[in-house]
This record gives sequence, structure tokens and C-alpha cells, in this order.
Amino acid sequence: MTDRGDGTLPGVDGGAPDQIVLHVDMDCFYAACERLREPELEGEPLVVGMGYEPGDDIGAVATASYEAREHGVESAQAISTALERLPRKADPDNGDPAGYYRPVDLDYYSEIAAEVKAILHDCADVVREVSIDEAYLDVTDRTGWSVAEGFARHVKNRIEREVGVVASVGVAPTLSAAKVASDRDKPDGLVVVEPGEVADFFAPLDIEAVHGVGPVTARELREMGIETAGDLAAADPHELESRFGERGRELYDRARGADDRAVTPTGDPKSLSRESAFAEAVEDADRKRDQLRALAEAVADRASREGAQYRTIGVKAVTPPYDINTRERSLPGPVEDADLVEEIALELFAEFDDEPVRKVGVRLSNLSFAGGEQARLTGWDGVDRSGAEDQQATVDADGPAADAPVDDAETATDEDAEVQDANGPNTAGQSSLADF
DNA sequence: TCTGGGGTCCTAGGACCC
DNA sequence: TCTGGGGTCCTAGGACCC
Repeated sequence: MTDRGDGTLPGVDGGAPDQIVLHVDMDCFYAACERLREPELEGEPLVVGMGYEPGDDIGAVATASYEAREHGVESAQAISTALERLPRKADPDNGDPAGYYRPVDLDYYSEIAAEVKAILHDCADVVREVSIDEAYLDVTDRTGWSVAEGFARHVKNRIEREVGVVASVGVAPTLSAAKVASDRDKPDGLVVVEPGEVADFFAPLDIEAVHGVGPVTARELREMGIETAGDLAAADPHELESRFGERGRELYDRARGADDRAVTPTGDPKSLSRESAFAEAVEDADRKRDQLRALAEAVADRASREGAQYRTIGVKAVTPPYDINTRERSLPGPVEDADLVEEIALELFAEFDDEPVRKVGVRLSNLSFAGGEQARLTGWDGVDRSGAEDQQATVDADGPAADAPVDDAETATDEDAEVQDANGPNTAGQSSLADF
């Protein structure tokens, strides 16, 4: 069975017929937000840390401003390392190389992001929000190649003028090229790659600049003598395929400019999770279980705020040195039951009760949403619908029965969508955009 | 890069079904 | 009664992304 997607189009540039894609990527977004409310931080080295509290030295760098990067501070670095390279300004003792440190405040950043996203939805027919600071826009019907740069500049300017943060924008006929283009001239970049130029645009780039090539794949590719995207485009696709599976084929296609994906609107999330790390590995069972309970409650709460039911509950235990273990269990049908989440999470975690653990997590997946899940394939009106639909009670609707006499020694209990839920569900308007 | 928190998608083996 | 082929679901892990 040859499904059309595979070998048939040889290295032809371009994606869907004459698509014009914008990729909008906010520069140092967390730092930019901090500067919005603390304008004195403008121009100063600024580090935003997660898992970080003011004054301490644990956690990791979420975002470093360009001024901070000059001192060797990098994303994902331990805060302790960052502090060695760039001491805190707050200490009067610290002289020249010194910077400001702030903890991540996602609620605030989400408010700013919502303002940006509103502009994006205003500028495009289809918007796919990829993360809090990044989105793809299909602007095919809003502009043309001869004026695409001006259109992109208009989007950029609106964001800067109306919100006060700076974005880098890439314009291209494919998603993969637009993504890379937005990255080429950061910060404050604007790069246009026209149809027919995609392969040439990719060719000189280091292999790791290609979206989807991480450290592991890059090392393997280099061992094969593939250093640049151009090398990748010239490689033997069958060898790539046998080495990397389907992904190998995909990377090969991307490097040649072949990417026929369309911009599809942001859909419902596939999973929700909460996790947290200990300062050092913990052996005490009670401490771990307490943490797990808190995470179970938090993630169940989030699910109910979002109107999500879940059929699979999972836990994560990171054991030294850094082994990631996951366990999960699926239920006969979707539920919304915080107590059950906690109960199952504790059961699944039991095998780690006596082991040292650095990090624990709880995850809900196999989600279903009250609004029905057809949305993405039906006509799309371009309006953000994320929070608006108030949840109506009945959820099952199209549930495929599933009531067959499941033995259910343990689970089951209440597998219907009972909507009692003590806490007011409220759905305060803002929660709608808080999650991308 | 000894490691934070939140996600996505793919792979592979086993169970189970026809 | 040890033997086909195909499909789906479940679980665990891995790579990658921001």
C-alpha cells in the first residue's frame, strides 16, 4: 500500500498549493513580560528561573535575556550555574557582571500571551498556537508573495505597539521552513522564504537547526557524515528510513522543502500533567506520597476547570541518576473524579515507595471534552472557542457504551460523568486562554 | 548541560479478537 | 491444536519541543 505521501514527489519545493505560512515566535518572552511590568529591567541582564524562589539557588533557567546570555547564561541551565557566571545584582557586593533574577509567573505571561494571540487571530484565518509564545498562521487569503514581507511586518508592529513585546517572524510556503525562518534573525527578526527557495534556504544550515533533530539524532546523523540540511537532502532516503523509521523520511523531506502539512487550528490537549522535583533525591515514602497527592489534586482540578474527563491515569518517578519511569492505568470509561486520581496514582507509585526519587508527576490522558471533538474537521469560524462554551452536564453522548459487564475488581465504582463537583466550576473568563 | 515543568508523537511488545 | 494474517488497545520508554 503506497500511501500518496511517501516517495512520489521528488524534492519539489513547496507545501500545500501556494500556502503562505507565518511563524510568530516571541523573543525571550518571559523576560519581555517581566520587563513590561518592571521597565527598569530594560537593557539589564535578566534571568527568569523556574522551580526558583527569589533569593535561592535551585531551579533552572527558563529564559535569559540577551544581556544575560553574553555572560554565559543559557536556557535550561541550573540556576546555581547561572549565578556563578552572573551574580545577583541585588547584592551590593556584586559589581560589574551582575544581573536580575525573577521566578516564572505563568499566569501573568498567559495574560500577555492572550493579548498577542488576539492580534494573531485578527491577522489570520487559521492560527495554530504551539506554545505560550509561538504560533503558526495561515495567511494565504490575506496577502500574496509580493507583499508578504510587508504583511509580516504589520503583524510584528502591531504586537510591539499594542502589547509591548517583540516577536520574530518567519514567512514561507511550509510550516517547517517558516519555523526555521523565524529563528534565523532573532531577535526582532523577519525572514521571508519564497516558494522555490526552500531547499536552498535549508541547505547551509546545521542539522540541528532542523525542527525535529535533537542531540541524539544529530549525533547519529553526524556519524553518517551528515552535517548540514543540504547533506540531509542529498542522503539516501532509504538509509534514513531504516535508521530512523518514519521520522527519517520526514526529516529528509523537510530538508528538501517538501512539507505538505497545512496549518490546522489549535485542538484540545491530549494530556494534562503536573510534576515537581525535590531539591535532592527523597527516600521517605510519606514525603513522596504527600507530594504525589498534591499533584494529583492539582491536575484533577485543572482537568475539571477545563471540562476534561480522562480515561487514563499515570504517574512518573525519576530515580537517580536520571531514570524516568512511568506507570499508567486505563479505566473502562472516562471519569472526572479527583479521589480516584489520587487513589490510582498512589497505587501506581507504590513500587517506588522505597526508592530514592528526584521527581514525581501525575498525568491524565485519553481526554474527552464536553464540547465534542469534531471541531477541528468541521468548518472553522476562526473564533477562539477555548473557554467560552460553558460545560453542559451530559458528556457521554456518543460514548461507545463500554458498560459491558466489566469485572472491575477495583476501579469502576462511578464511571459515569456525575457532575456534582463541590467547588464552583465558575469558568472565570481568563482561564480560557491560560493554556496553550 | 548532572537535569525544571509542561507537552507531542513514535515505537515496540504483549494481550486479545476474528 | 503450534499454527496464518490482520487489527486494535494497552503499557513503557524515548526523542523532541518550548
